[in-house]
Amino acid sequence: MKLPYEYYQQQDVVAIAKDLIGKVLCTYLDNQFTSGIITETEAYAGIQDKASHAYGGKRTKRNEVMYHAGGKAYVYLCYGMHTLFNVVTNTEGIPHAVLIRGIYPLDGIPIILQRRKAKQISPQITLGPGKVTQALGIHLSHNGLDLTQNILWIEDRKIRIPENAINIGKRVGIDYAEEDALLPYRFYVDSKNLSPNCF
DNA sequence: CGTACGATCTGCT
DNA sequence: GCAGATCGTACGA
Repeated sequence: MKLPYEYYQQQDVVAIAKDLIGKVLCTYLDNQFTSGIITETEAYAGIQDKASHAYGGKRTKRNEVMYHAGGKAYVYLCYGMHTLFNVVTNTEGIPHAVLIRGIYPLDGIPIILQRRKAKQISPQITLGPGKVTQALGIHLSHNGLDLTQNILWIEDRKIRIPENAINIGKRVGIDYAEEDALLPYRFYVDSKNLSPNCF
């Protein structure tokens, strides 16, 4: 049910990014359980990927956890105000990661609404990497957290996403990455497939 | 020590 | 559709 280390430590980060679509991201924080179906991911392929924080082997206090063995959370701040959540993959020393860009709310919807300061549920409310972390209560302090424990984890609930519902595209907001900005490393379920009774 | 800058979201037009 | 918000991090002095 809960994804094990072996899952995260697979070699092909792009394959993991695609496979994570339809898995369930869960948090148990402040005595509250919330979860959502992952609907959008992006792969960041280590030192040769110009869009990656680890490009060229860059290793700092911030991105240190990317170099750890797969199965941990890499949480960092973007644009000074948005917390972004990544899953660290591959083995120790290889800084691969998958950015979770969107989920579909599943458990603890009242809490998600409260955290997002929203009145009504809609797919939009957790679509966007900054919104995902806000909805699930993920904080910068959760950086480096072990994804096989009971605070922050991903489950396989055998939700089947039809192959033709998964779109592939180039990653968002990384124009500076030159030719790597064109890589088809983004996977997302089209919004027209996100109706409440789709899953 | 000072500064520039982002893997973005929101609200207003 | 676009500007503004807002701050940890990296890097140069």
